[in-house]
Amino acid sequence: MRLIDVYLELQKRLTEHLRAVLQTKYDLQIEVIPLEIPPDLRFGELATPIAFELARKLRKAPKIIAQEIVAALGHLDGFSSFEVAGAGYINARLDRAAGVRLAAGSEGGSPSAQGSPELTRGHALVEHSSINPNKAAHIGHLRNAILGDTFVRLLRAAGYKVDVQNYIDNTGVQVADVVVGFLHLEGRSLADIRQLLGELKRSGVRIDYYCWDLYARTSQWYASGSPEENEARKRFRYATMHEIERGCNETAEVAELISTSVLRRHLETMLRLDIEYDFLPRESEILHLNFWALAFEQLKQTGVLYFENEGKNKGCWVMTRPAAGTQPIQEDDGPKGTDEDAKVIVRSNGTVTYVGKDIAYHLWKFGLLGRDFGYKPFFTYPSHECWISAEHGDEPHPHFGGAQAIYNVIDARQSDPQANVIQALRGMGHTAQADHYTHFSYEMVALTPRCAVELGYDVSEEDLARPYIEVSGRKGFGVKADDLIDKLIAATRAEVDARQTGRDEGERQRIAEQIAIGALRYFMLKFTRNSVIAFDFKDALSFEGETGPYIQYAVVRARNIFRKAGTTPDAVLDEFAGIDPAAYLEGEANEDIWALWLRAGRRSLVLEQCISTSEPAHLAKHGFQLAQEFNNFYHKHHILTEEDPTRKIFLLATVAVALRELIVVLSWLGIESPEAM
RNA sequence: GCGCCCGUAGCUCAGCUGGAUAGAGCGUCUGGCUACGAACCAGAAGGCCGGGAGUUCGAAUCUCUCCGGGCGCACCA
Repeated sequence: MRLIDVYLELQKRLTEHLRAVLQTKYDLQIEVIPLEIPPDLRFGELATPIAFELARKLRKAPKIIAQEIVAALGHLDGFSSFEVAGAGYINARLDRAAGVRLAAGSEGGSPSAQGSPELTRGHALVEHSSINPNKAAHIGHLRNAILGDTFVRLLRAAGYKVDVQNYIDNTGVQVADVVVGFLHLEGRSLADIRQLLGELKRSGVRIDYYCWDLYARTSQWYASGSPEENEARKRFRYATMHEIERGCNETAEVAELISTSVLRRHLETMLRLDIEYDFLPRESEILHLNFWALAFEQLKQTGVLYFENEGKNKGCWVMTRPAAGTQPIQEDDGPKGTDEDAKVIVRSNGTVTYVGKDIAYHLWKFGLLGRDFGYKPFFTYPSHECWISAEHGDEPHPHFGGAQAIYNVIDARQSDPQANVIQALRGMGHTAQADHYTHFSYEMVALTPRCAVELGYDVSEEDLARPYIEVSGRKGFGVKADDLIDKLIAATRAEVDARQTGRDEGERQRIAEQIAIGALRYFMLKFTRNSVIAFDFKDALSFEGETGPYIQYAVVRARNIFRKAGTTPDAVLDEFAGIDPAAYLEGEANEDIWALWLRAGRRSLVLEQCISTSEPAHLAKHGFQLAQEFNNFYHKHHILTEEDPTRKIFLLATVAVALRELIVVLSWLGIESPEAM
């Protein structure tokens, strides 16, 4: 199955043709020929400013060069004409009928249908979500998971084999804190906690919600006593963390019980958004399987780590930070000044830091560590199993890791440690891997002060003056993911109930959920990654304008046309293959229809752009623009009452292609296309 | 102090490797449901793209500088 994208295909043809012309006419070999989509159709469908670039080299006016090139271009399949415009642009006009046939015949297909061998580009690993399993997921985690999941869909659509990982820090200070809360603040034993979990389940209380409050309470408790008391509490905190890290004791068992229960809740929450994982690697196994010991040897051997004898880091194993220089540390280069800025990887007490463990984990991701996790099944999705790491796993099991390219969906605040890990890989000589290590960074989701007040939080004068306030799990400040989803579904349900009076309860609920999820996913994807989202219910609960439901509504309209017409998109496209559409594509009155076909033919181009820039927002924008042009077309041309039977087929084919494209784009965004709404 | 990100219409944001009159949504005002569903469409108003300098045929986009806002710079994770 071959995917033909009108723009990609015609761009390729034009580029090659231009290159050949430049070669024969001027004896020039130009590698990259800039091509752009003109701002307006009256400039044609493709354009190049190449004549401007050549002006200096050829010592001629751009306009003259453009005229010479146009004269030499002659005829090219798929194009109707080339012309000079402005001070030296070369504008290309497409053969519209040919372009439309190309677009109509391109394969739609679901993302999974495109994984044919010739499209397989390699093995990618995407890590996203990675929520500390000690509290409920909040809107910040939603942005992470939705970005990550969408990018997974894009990679798969482009032909990559993708493993989805959700890294679980089940031994860190955050889990320790909630364990302290259970054991110390609430004074519960392991048996008590087991009983509590049962009670919560029976009474329908979400355990992650329970932990949300307890975690905030515990965090406060550390700072609410006398200085001596606080000191003792902190000691208790670190003792708890060490017991959890060591394992094989009751505290560790409590941590395991709590973190696993909360983790299951996170998977359930994400499943509501159609987000699934393949593997859950846990910190506890990275520790107990001694990943670090292997990494440490490699780091020492390659000279990335060196032992510091002087200064503030005396007694530590450290590495040079990326900013300080890209050369690996050389031995025997005489007395050198102590690098006070070096990053400590192994502390003077012999324990390893977060970055050190992360280096080991990333060596594993690329298959460079020489050791693997054990694997156990953990969570069953309708279509596949999600595995979790284990010290002693089950056999047989799938193999994870050993990827060629990795994407870490982690917020922008962690760019320094991420850069450290990349630097270490590069220093160890794994340059190809370092080049294919992408920190897929994104800015946080914060609350507008108004939203914070609305939720009943105490907001300081200082915070009220800010444009936005950072959410904080530690303070229990934020909007929980499930609360937001519940609220969205309630809002869409009210709309659906008002409109779909003929449908039963179950159907209406299903539609409401599809719309709610569409609204939420689109909301998180419409912003580019490095824009902070100042969250407000007013915007998130909007179903009009540039939103997911707007695009879904276009789909419903298109489907209704086929329903009323008593035909199907496939049947129409078959008929369409037998007619000549040229007459319906020319002239002012049909300009918008041609624009819609052009937009529909841009999907793969946009996909490639999204992948090369790691930016799903481009596809979100494309989906909206496509829906907008479709709505425009829908309003202006009445299809079912069209009297010219050939033109009616043409119009129906236009709807068929728009519908196909809308559905595919939405599916790549992880958004379903409802039958009605 | 060092590093990264941001500053575009009243508000929230797009703007592809520099390119043709700077776009969208929301909000405001006006108009359109007896035509395929109005969760829609059409129109209007609204901008020295934070300021300044530079690079060039050409800058919202690249460089420098200043101003304003955010986030990082642990032997925490």
